[in-house]
Amino acid sequence: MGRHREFDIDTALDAVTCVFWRKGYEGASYADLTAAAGVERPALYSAFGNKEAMFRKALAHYYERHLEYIPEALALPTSREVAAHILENAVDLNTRFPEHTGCMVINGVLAGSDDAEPIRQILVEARAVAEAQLRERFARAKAEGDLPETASPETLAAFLMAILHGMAVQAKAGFSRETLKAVAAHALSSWPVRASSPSAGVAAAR
Amino acid sequence: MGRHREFDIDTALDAVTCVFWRKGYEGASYADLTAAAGVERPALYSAFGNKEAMFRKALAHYYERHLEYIPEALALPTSREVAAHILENAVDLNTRFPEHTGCMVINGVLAGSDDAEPIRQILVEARAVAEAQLRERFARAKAEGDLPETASPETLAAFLMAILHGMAVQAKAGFSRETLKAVAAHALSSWPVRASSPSAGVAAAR
DNA sequence: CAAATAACATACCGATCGTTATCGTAACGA
DNA sequence: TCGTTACGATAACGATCGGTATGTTATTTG
Repeated sequence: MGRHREFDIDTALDAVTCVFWRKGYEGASYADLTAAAGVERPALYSAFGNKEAMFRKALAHYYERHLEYIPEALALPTSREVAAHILENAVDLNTRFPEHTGCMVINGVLAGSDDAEPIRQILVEARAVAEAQLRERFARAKAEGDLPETASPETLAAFLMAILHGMAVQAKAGFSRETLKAVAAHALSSWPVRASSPSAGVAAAR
Repeated sequence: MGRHREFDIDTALDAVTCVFWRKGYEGASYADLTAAAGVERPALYSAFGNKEAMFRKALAHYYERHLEYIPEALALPTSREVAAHILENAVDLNTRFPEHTGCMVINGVLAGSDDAEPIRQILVEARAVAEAQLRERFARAKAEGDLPETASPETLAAFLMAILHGMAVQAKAGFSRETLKAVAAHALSSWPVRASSPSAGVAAAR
């Protein structure tokens, strides 16, 4: 009985998911959400409950729509294929949509509202400065013969920064010092060495 | 002439830096900031300008107080020592202060206000679920002989997740697909293989 | 001492936040 | 067709946001 809902609830969920993906949880205001969904505020409340419940549903929507490659990967025969499949698809997912780059789980607390954009730019730039310093340092290392000719200073700098970002996120998630040490040691174990160097570094995990 | 400032401006800067470190930019309200600094609102405005200027000064304070290991590292003789020094100190910095874990630059846009804490917990848990899935999958791989006896499923899962987090942050910072691919390939190049396996993986960068 | 100046504390500003009451109306069952 | 029900839009709620005007107090200068 009663009147029928005039909008498609899945379409609206998809729209608000994109907003959360791009702006994070607190950064997404109801003004943004209603504009994206094309639906007024009380309609969102009746359809999803409050903002927190709406975010939970958007997150579930994200998992089944965009993270289906994780169960796929886990079913592959070797652990290396698991890792390769996940890495490949993560690269794609992180860069596929220009409107909402990165991962929604990370962005959920990494992104912010529009008026915090200048601050975000400051931090993005600070990050870039550190990476540029590493890149230059590794280019020098290559010129000095410390790194082999095949090594890429850009890739090494980006890789090291990725590990640092990952550890920072993990620390914020409550990881222990020992776990971070193991991650750092593993990252270091793949460091390229020049041919004349004594050992290849797998023993580098202290 | 006129009255003297009754609080130490550096002490206050240190206090607000800790708040920004823990709660990020938008998550830190003036109520938090004044409480931490022990100083009323107009005093912070006269000392630092508006919130954005205060954050900039806090960020500079953070760099010279806690990131001094970066120039230290860049001066070391080999690139591997550079990476090792940075990784070691980053682990320490990320876990040294229980009140504000992680890196301020990342947290600046990763943390949020107190009422968003439940949402943060949801995302932290979602992250942990994914990592647990990987850990179990890699434990199975070890049991199957796909991974060598020396491999640690915990470390491999944490390492892979760190790379994924790092790539997500980098994507949000505007990195190209190609750069992310190179990071992923480099991460994969250090993947452990069982002794009977054909190649050790440095050639894995496609 | 008196005038000037700057920092203090309080209280308030307009804007926006997430949330909801209100009300007219469209769509159902009987 | 009539009563019920739930949707849609408007507008308002209290709370909190970043930022500031104001009056008071303390200190320096003439």
